[in-house]
Amino acid sequence: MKKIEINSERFDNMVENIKKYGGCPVSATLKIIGGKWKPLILYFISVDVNRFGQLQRMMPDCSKRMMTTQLRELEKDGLINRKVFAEVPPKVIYTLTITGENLRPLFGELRKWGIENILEPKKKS
Amino acid sequence: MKKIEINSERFDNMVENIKKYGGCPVSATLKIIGGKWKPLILYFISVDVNRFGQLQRMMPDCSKRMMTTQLRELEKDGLINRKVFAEVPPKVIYTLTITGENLRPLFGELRKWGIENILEPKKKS
DNA sequence: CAGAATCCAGCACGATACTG
DNA sequence: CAGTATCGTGCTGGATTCTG
Repeated sequence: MKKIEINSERFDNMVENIKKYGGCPVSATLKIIGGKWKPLILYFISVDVNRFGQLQRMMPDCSKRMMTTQLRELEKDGLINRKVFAEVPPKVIYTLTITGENLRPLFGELRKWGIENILEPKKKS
Repeated sequence: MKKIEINSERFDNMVENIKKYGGCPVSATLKIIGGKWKPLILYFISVDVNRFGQLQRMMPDCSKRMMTTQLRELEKDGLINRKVFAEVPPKVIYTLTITGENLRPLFGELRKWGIENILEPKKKS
């Protein structure tokens, strides 16, 4: 019987990610984008509302603390970039990564289903 | 100046749902399908694993309590039907509603993004 | 301006035992 | 078979204060 040869860091990466997210790509995705303010944050960044203060003004119900933690998680998960300018007063710009940009069709489907099935459910007539 | 006339239960319904889910259809959708076991449950029901015990065997890490609460929430949100047969021993069958079936393309996108961006992220080479 | 630190409440979720 | 009932805990997220 032949041994199976597996050889790639990519495989290690997969194993790591599968363990981390329970093996289901759907659950994994939901976990990453499912934070309370993440969809809104991603949306605003995608339309160039890209500074901390601006984001706060768009989402007054999101505290600074929450804004910070959600931004850090999005950064850690590779959905956004954080660029710090060494100025006084400090200036930070957030942008979507490629991975973040890749979310667009997914968000389109999320939005579509939400509108058609929750916000404006058709009467069964 | 003319008063705007708004008249429809549909509008009331929308207002209700918008308040309930914060007005963002994306967040609303994520809230509904984002339960810890809901994607798996919906998936298994969609492939006709439609009884409580069967679902439990497919997801041994999901306790009875969690299975019950998640199923009840899915039912309340109109994604699944629960049909009870008056027999001994009791028999219950779960099926997707139309609204639940409508999730298919969305789940397709969730799965696709998860695989391409988390489980098997491309090296930048 | 863009956070960090600390404290705290609520609830999601888990473990276990019991039931029509 | 398909659940309840009860108890317990850890994490998510809120309020407030402080800082380079």
